[in-house]
Amino acid sequence: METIVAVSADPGDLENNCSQAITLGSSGVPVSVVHMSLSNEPVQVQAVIQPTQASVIQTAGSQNLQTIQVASVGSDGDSTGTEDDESKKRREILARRPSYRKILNELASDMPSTITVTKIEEESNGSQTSHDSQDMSDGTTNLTSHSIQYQAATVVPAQAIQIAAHGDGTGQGLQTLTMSNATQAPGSGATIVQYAQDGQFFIPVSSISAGNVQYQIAPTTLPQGVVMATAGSTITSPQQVTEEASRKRELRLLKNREAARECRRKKKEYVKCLENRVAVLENQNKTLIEELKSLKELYCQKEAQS
DNA sequence: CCTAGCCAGCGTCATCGATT
DNA sequence: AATCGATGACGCTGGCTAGG
Repeated sequence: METIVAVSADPGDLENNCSQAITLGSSGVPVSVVHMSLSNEPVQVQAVIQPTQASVIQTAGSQNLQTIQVASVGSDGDSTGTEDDESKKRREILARRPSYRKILNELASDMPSTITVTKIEEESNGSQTSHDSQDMSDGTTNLTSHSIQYQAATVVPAQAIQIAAHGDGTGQGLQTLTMSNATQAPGSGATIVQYAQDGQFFIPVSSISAGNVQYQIAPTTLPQGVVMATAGSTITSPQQVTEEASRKRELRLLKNREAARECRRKKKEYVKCLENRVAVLENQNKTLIEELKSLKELYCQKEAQS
């Protein structure tokens, strides 16, 4: 019997590679993929691929898959790498499902080789851009504005954030924050970055061009006619009340926008995870059927002999 | 080349559940 | 009770593709 053992530091990666390998073959030699990371207990996933396709795993592997070793090889395998009432009624009818995080956690406890959820520390360097900093060195994105990061082999589209200081000699220069999404076509609406910090808010600059939206932070001075309500300040005039409400709404919309984006990303990840699991279980099922078949044959033979 | 259909992604609203 | 994050639903938009 040929057994392929895969060891990965990234369970998500292993899951992907496992399913990739599984989909390569329909029947043949059982392959065991053992996940050794995070928990001490290895997770065994049975799959079936053609012996001749074992080498394909090499090409299916990604950078995170550290080693693939072939053990107990029967053949010569050798591999490396891899609104209204109506609306109300409708909403009532639709039962809310648990969040994807919950489902993922359930899956993780049920089947540890699925995606893991890890907490990351919030950056606290106090710099102006700390909440929006992203690591784009390896194609992955650290969304530090959220306290939870899903570590998986998914690649988040690269985004670029630029902050430029315009000095005016007085030390009170405006800061311009620009965020452009490299994956979006010009004119399709770039991601708008607004971030309220210490009572500051962003004043949109009227230069929207080529998919870039610019906002200016007014740290100390404001243009004429612009009223900025900071935390702790007393609001007296109706105009100020309106401004404050508008500011709050903008902030809420911004947060919800980002939350929706994150939610969709998680949903996609979740679906991917389920698809992988289906592939694994289908192949497991296939293996068991084959095993049952051979055992039946063996039994019949012995029956005939006796 | 034009158009209709499909799909993916996005922003917004409404709502729920957890937290303060 | 107020607030906040998560998420389903809805509508809109742009890209892609097959058919005329």
